[in-house]
Parts: sequence; structure tokens; C-alpha cells
Amino acid sequence: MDPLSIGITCPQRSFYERDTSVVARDLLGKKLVRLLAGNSRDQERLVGIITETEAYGGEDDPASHAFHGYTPRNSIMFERCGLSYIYFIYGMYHCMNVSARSKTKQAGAVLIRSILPIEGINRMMVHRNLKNIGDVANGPGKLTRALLIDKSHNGLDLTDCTCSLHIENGKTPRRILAAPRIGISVGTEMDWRFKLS
DNA sequence: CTACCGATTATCT
DNA sequence: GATAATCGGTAGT
Repeated sequence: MDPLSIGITCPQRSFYERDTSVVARDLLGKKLVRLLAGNSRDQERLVGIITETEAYGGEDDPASHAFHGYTPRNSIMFERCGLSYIYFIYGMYHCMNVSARSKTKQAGAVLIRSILPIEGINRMMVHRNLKNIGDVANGPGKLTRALLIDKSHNGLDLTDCTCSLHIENGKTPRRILAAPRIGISVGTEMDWRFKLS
């Protein structure tokens, strides 16, 4: 089915071509969408409202993967904005980011830390082998597993509504909380973690 | 080539 | 609160 014909729109590339912390804040309330392959007329949609994000910069941000410059792993952070940057961490989890940066920067990304499932919830629970819905996707490693996201999805165009992984527009949230980023040992001064409250 | 360690999570005490 | 699980990427030799 044609996404446009049923009123689905995606933030376009210019949305991501802004200061990384601004993009991180504005991603709250948007939808993270995973289309599972199947009958092409009937792809299963796994969808969650983005409820928590973190902004990461380039060589100016000691907590960023891009702090030491370009490497094979972080190459997407230097690529076009609006692409998925997915990496493997702690030997067992994947984390998903969106490449983003203002014109003056050379690298950046926004980590998606948490989503609120709204479509395909049962399927997510199967992927996570859970029986209670509460914790299905409320963490960066949890949501990638719930949506079956791994390194094979690195570098996908999230502005493309037909892509197996993309981001769709949603309701603009009312209250947003800013706080220090977590899970890092440096660069904790800035309030670059954003959360729906 | 080697050694270290991480943008995490589940499962303990 | 503390810790084990588990391995690829990276920096340093």
C-alpha cells in the first residue's frame, strides 16, 4: 500500500540537518517503524512512539563514537543525515541511532533509548520472550531486539516511508525533560538526554 | 597482534 | 546496589 495514500509522512532530511541536541528533542513523539518482510501487500508493522533519546556530537564530544574521528564502525555518523547508525555493544546488544548534525559539524547522531509500543506489541513480546508488556522496549538494547534490528540495518534511509526501518511523524509532545546522558564516563556535563514526561 | 572495554541488561543479594 | 554475560571495534604496541 502507498504510505502517502493513507496519510503517513516521514520527517525529511532537513529535519535531521540541525543541531544534534535539537534533533534529539524533536524526535520525541515521532514513530519508530519496522516493516517485517512478508507478503508485499501485507507487511507487518512494528511501531513505537519514541519516548527517550540522547544526542551525540563529533570530535567535540568525548562521549561520542566519532570523538577520535572517522572509523569503519562510525562511518554513518559522517554520512548523510537521516540514516540509521546501528552498532553492536557489550557482546550481545544492538543500539540504534539516527545520523544528524548541523551544517557546521562533521559528525553526529541521536541514540534512540526508549519507545512506547503501539503496533505489533504481541510480536515484540515474542521477540523479547516476555509475558509482561511493560519492559518490552524501554531501553536501547531492548527496543532493537523487540523490533529485530541488527547491523544488517545499518545505513538505511529513515526518511523513506517504504524502508523496512524508518521514522514517521506523530503528535507533538507537551512536556519534555532534559537530563545528563547515561551509560558514559565522560561528557556528562550537558543535558543531552531527552525524555517525555 | 594483543589487550582492553563499552551509548546494556538480567539476575542476583 | 553489584555483577556476570559476551565479543567486536579500537588504540596502542
